[in-house]
Amino acid sequence: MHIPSSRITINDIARLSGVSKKTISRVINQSPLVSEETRSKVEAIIAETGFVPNAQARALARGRNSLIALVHDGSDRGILEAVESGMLRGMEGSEFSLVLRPVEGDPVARLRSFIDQHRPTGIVLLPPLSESEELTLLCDETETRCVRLGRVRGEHGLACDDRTAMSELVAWLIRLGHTRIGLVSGPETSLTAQQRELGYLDAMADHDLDRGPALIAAGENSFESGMEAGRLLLEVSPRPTAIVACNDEMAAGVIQAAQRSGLMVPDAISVVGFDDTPLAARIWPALTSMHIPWAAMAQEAVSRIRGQAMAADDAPALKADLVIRNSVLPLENQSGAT
Amino acid sequence: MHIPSSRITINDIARLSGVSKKTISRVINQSPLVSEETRSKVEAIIAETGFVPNAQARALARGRNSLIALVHDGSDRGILEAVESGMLRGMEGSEFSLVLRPVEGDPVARLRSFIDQHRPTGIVLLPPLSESEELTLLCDETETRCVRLGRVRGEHGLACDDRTAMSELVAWLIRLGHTRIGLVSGPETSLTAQQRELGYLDAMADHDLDRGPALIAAGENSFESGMEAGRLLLEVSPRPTAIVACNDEMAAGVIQAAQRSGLMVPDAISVVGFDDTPLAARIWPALTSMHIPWAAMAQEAVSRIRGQAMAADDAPALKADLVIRNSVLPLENQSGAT
DNA sequence: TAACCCATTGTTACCGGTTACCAAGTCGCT
DNA sequence: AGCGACTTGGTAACCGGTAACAATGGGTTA
Repeated sequence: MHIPSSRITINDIARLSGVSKKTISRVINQSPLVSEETRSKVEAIIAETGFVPNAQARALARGRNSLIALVHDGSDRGILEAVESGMLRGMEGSEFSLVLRPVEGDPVARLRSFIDQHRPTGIVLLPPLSESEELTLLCDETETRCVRLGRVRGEHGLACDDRTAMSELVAWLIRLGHTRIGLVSGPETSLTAQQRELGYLDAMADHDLDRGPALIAAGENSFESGMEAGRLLLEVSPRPTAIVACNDEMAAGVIQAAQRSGLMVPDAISVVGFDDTPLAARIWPALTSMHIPWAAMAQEAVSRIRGQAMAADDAPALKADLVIRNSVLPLENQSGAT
Repeated sequence: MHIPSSRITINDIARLSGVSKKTISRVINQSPLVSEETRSKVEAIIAETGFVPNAQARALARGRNSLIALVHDGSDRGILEAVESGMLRGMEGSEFSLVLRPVEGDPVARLRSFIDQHRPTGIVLLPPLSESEELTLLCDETETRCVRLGRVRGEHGLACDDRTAMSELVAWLIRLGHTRIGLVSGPETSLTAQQRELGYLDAMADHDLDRGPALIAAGENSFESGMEAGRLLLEVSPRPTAIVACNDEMAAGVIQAAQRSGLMVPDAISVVGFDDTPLAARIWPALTSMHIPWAAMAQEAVSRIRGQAMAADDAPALKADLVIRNSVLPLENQSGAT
């Protein structure tokens, strides 16, 4: 049994202000077809009663819910925090709410049933999901706005140039004198990770440095895989003097592996990360990392979904940026010792 | 203009299977009032067409949405990840979805309008919000199920005994020979933090140790405040040989402060955290911390909201547990050196 | 054989908004 | 005065489910 719950509805407002439902609807939807007088009268009553339109009824009538979903596959926890808070900032003061939707397993099927069930206004896809054309198609089909974060540019995409950013990061290490630079790569299935790896290769090639497979260890974007890859790279001989990881989680793993085996960072070996997640500043030594503006991108993504795309050039805030902390030393200041 | 979107509805299923809407409704709601034969026929058709009931229509009719909200004030980012994933695990395979709802500023007003707008089935409150009676009252009023995480036991509450856990943690340090033990406390407004502080005082009193104010530095649960408090504690003389922080974020801050000032952890000073968040394992040295089963509590919270409360004793998984890593050394193994 | 009961299933009125369509009032213009 | 154009507001159908209540049909009992 369902108690009428006596909450205020649009009908109550209509009755109280002596106009029709439709007019109230016009007022709350900012339609211009209402006289100034009527509008202010209705608005006063709404404020007085604390009326809030029922999102369900609205969603049912419009065929769209005031929800924006963050869809990811759980493979890169690191950037989640930044994306969440960016999206939240983008929806502040609006009618929208953020739904978290991990889709492990079969992303297409799970996303489809989610969309059918909730009819969100839009979704934000994180890599590596943002690389799937299938998911974008699904959104088109269901008329769900969709923004793909990372690597994919263009109509639905919002990304930094990972490849260039990584190559700049490595070039910076090279300028500090490093020549044997190891890489902890990301999962093969992730185009984002591939771009980063390419950026590394670009820089190494530009400077004619050894970029043989021995210097590249495969990671899976997780801390544990970073530790494992770190262990491997520390054993190659001659040992790299610097290691770059394709994300911060793995960089933290590399640091852990190094310190455990008695190699101090950065005195014995330099380590850099990528993304500049909150973790980077919290570990010791604080991690030098390439800042990717995930929060800003997420906020912009929400704006797009809300239909308030920024001016044509959305570039300014969306540039990668090197953040120098304490995990790197110029080669000459490093002791070669164990 | 709204295109009919041609999605499958309960009416289509009714037509296809030759029974009434109501019967379909009964089937998807697992009502026992349907013959086995009808049920399986309908289920076959549902599976075949990929029909998913529209959550909005449902929510409108029932007066309740299939949403569970995580409500917090953003003051303790650390436990958020664990709570999120616990809640998500609790809703896996169900019709429920997770909404993130930070309520800074005026929690009561913001939560009220959120509830009026979305009518979630339930909400999970994180400390320090879970300590507010007002919010619980609001949920009662609006018939929204509510679980308060941390510190509050009883009907709506789900918590570990923070005080005892902290006192055990400190007692453990004392057994390792430490006698000058500093505390980084949490915000004064948080009862959870207060309980932890009391636990510290209990243990110190039990062993007749100095628990003067000089050994207690106030933090705000953030990494930065932990660093600041750490700096203060490292300057008191004689210097504490161990520092316990009221959460992991602050413990990481203490470690950072110590290492920056040249005090190696744990060789020169031991540091312990509280909560055992993902951060604890990622920093160097890996942080010894009191595990608080936030994920398990969050999962149980969702179960309660879904109306499947566990057996009377929900205790087993909900015990705090010391996780020993690398940030503590017995006093005798520490060098007193700078 | 009629009366009755139980298990199933259907009828119909909502839930609280949006929207297509229509009606009425105001105004300026010829 | 007559007319259309424009503004403003009302009516009623609909979005896709749920639920109170009625109804149907077969077997069992008197």
